[in-house]
Amino acid sequence: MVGIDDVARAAGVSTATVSRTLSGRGPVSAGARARVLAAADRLGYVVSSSASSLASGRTRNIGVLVSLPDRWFFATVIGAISARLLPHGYDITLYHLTDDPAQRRAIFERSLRRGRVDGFIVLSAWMSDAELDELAGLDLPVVGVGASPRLASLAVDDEAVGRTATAHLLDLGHRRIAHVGLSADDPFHIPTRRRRGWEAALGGAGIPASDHDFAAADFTFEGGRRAARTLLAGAHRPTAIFAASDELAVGVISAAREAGLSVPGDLSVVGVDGHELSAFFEITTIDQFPQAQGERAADAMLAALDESADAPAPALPFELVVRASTAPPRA
Amino acid sequence: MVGIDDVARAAGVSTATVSRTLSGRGPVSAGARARVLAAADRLGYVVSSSASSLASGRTRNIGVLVSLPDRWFFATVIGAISARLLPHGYDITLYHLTDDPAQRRAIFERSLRRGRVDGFIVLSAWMSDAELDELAGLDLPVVGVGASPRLASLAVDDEAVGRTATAHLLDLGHRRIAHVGLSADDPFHIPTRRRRGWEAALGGAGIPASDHDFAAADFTFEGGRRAARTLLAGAHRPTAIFAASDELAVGVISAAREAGLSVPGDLSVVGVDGHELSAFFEITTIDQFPQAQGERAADAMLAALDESADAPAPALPFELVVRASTAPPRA
DNA sequence: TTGAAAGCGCTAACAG
DNA sequence: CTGTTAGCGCTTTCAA
Repeated sequence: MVGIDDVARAAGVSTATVSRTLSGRGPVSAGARARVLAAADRLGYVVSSSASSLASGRTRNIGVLVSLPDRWFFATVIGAISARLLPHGYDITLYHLTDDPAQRRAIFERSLRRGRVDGFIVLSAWMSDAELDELAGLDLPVVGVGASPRLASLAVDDEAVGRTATAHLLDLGHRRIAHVGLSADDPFHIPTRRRRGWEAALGGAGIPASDHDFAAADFTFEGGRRAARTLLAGAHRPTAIFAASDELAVGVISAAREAGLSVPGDLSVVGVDGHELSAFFEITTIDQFPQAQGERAADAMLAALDESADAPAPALPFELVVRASTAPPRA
Repeated sequence: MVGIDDVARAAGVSTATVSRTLSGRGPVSAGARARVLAAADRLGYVVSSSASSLASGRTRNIGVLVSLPDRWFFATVIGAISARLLPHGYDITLYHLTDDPAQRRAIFERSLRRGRVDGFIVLSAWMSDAELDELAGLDLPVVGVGASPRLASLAVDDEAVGRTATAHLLDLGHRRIAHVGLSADDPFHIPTRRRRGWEAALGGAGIPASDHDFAAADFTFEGGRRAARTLLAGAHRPTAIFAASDELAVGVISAAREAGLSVPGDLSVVGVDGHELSAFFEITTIDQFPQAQGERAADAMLAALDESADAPAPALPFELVVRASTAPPRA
């Protein structure tokens, strides 16, 4: 293992100068710098992360907290974070917050406290107050993605997302517009906010509350299908459904087909996310650019660590993408 | 920050005894042990990972190399690895191997050499010989998932997968069975192996090679759709298609619908993976249990690190799951 | 079974 | 701008 003194010897300088050169902190003359770089390169020297961390207090590693690492949206965000951080010399370590209380405690009380990272990125993971306290107690920068009451977060305005989707349906002439999403009372909960947007848009259009059909579903294909079955079996069938995610929208469309309804002929459907499946199935959606979200989260973290990246605006962009699953209702 | 000497003082022992107790290495009397544990717990002491790593040479961190972290299959495997390693006190750090040569070099020449991990799990990521050399030069345990010529790997017998899928179709009475998959000549390439299995099964059934229809596709929904369009437009239409993944199978079915063909009436389709969509769309598939693959990879790593986990068998299980996308051909 | 003490490999004052 | 040196917080001989 080639160490810093090997490089120092080869370059004819002290280890301090090698350290200064390689870390970019502190003054080094051009000549010394060149010799150090050459020697390091020739010897294939790479700083030992543990030695460097111990001495400097910096790890060059970012923790990512996520509860659903295998959902397309989060997997995409994680991939983007990692690709963005790498050129800055940061690695990412993944903390998978499962539902198991013992595992969660192990993470919050041990893993996170080992000092392995310089900061945390939290991906729409729900955390208890105690867990949030634990996180805050670490005294490290935290960047959230997805609204959270207690975390400085980058977030899409999910109420606006709900309003936009619903407005699109209203503009097409629909009046009976149902919603499929998660039900929760937490006003910071993303699905709740999308639902509020839907309600607000309907209210703004003067549509009576009795017409507001909502069906709860978890964020899976099957959940969307089940919720839509209920909605479509009702006496008072909606002509359009706003689904809180693209996975749900796929489920909704499947239920419509089962019921012998054509999309968009008999039923219009809008999803949210910009999932690859929404393009594949030609589903109208609100794209929220997960890739860009990951990149911005990374930038926000770099800014917090003072790595000279500009802090991105906290509001994340979204965009209605009209495709073949929405059309005016049948006369 | 509470350190090891705070605990030592509180427990009335030396730091050496605290270290021995907490790491489980070396003899400690029951009494001392109890007092140390109590003190550590009361003070909320957690070992500093960099200090511990520097002194011991062990990081309790595993690197995961993956090129497609956002594909469902790999995202699922990663989630399972992380959940399995956590109870053993291991974190995972993700190395995202993109196509960008500069990024790859940064990973292999710097990131991986910083000594941040005790071993690597490689998820079906293609690596050049130079990169494999680099990895081997690190002299750390490496566990591969998915066949690779130069890595000790856990792997499904993908030729058997191809044979099983094709045999299912043959058993139903199909004779014109096409295949959609990646094309490559690398015999260790997973898609190539599945294709070989398909060819072998057809050959075994005495079906002339001229009837072997193959269409190349990347592993996406859209890729499956495009490949199937070609196959279905041909003069000599297949009555069944074996797709090398469930994503591809979804694309194939979509193309069949476009062409006015019913599935399985006019066309039978088999996929591979056990993707949640295959259940949702009732697609016959070869499930290869990605969750279990992640767990086994983790176990293999723990065994290599001598953490008393039993090394799993290198052959991974798979299982034909017959659903509604396959049926005998029309008479 | 225990404690003293010498590092692990690097960084950051500090003095020059 | 550069070198000397004292740690960073643990682990691990070694001797007792």
